Amino acid sequence: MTLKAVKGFKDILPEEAKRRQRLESVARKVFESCGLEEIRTPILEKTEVFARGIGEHTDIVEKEMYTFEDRNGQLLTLRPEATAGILRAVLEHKLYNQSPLLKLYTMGPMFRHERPQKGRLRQFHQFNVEYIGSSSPLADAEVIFLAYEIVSAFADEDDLLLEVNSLGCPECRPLHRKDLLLFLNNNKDDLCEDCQRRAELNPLRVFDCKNEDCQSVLKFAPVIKHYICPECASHMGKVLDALEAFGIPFVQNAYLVRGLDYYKRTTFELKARGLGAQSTVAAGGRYDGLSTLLDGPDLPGVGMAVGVERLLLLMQEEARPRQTDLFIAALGSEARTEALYWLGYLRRNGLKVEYSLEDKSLKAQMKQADRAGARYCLIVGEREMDEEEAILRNMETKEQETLELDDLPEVLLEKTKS
RNA sequence: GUGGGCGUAGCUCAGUUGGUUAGAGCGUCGGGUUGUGGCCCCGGAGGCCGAGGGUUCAAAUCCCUCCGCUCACCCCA
Repeated sequence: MTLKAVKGFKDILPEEAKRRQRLESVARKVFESCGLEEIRTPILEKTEVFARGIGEHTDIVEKEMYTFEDRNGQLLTLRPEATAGILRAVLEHKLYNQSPLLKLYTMGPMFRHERPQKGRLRQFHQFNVEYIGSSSPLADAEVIFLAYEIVSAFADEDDLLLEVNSLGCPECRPLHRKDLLLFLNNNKDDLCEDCQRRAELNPLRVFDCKNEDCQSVLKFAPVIKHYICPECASHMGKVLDALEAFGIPFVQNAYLVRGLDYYKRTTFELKARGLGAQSTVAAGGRYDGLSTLLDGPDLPGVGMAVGVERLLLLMQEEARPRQTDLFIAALGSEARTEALYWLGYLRRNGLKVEYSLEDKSLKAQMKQADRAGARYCLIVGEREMDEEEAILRNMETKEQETLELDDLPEVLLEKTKS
């Protein structure tokens, strides 16, 4: 086969599409229950939106974005995440003037040029939530609640682990960063190459290192927790209290860090067993400074994203078998033409009705009816047309009855309604 | 970008120490029932054995290169 989908881009075949529809409808229900409204932004943005929003020196911006020049020489990027684009839209349309708090959600594809592996594609899908305009710790807790509700609807709660941390704010974070850099520099020789590199670029990430030697050194590294200002500490405490009140189990992880620059204060990850190396199924945090990075007013915000493909891996549920109310097996051109009229009538009245596009034998049509999961099959051939009648067969009980052609559609509608 | 595993019908997979027309199950189409589905029986269609090169009288099988898929590192949802 010469033509294949692009690496890391996958076709969603009907069976999987059905399972995704299930996820989406549950997610929508959860979002609606919390009063969120949907927003849909373009998948293409000016590169600037992400470069400024996510951070120039993050991995995503440096080496993972699908960036290209369009025919006018404008630099564009396929969105690698949703938050920056949504915030851009909020600022562009000044939505923050309409309401002090915007509770938004979106669903759709994101694009990152990474090496594909389990639970990671180059085109992947997220459910996103953004609370824009509130500094309340309850906003953080509600966002986490949303993530937990959606994921736990499809995964065994015993397999889930919610980790929470505070990254501090522009007041207290620099103090920690300074001490951490000092510490890393002093222990440089005991750290792996990767960590030495991380120390330069994004020092907080060293805590993610899986190297045991590094970890034993890092045990003595300065932890954000001890540097956090009273305001951040109090904020954190209220978030945790709210989570308890919501009845959501969590653990604090002082080393939890985010890969995007815009996060402040609350940060969380919801991990699941059985996902392989990419175990985070949902994550997010607070991003109070992001709006000003995009030239907007100083709007506080919290958000989260659920990885749909990862959620799909957790969802063991099978797609439901097909169900059809009625299959019309018509033989001969006269009957087949008449059948089209019935089809139109019944379908408009909400029945799921199928029919053979090809003029096949009755046996073949019955087989097709069976495959379609038909509860009833209407059989009408030349013989029936002559007698002005039709046969209605119950596919489960095999009982058959003869119906008059007069008012047939109305009668069928009545008989097949369960 | 780096490393490991795997590439044979639409799908899941057999294929002996290299040996003649490459097989099975499921699916699909048709027949057994001149107009009645599922179960059963019979039959058909469907393969550049991932691609290219090499060794050999002979390669799905051995060697090399490339490509693809996959898992992991990195990083992240």
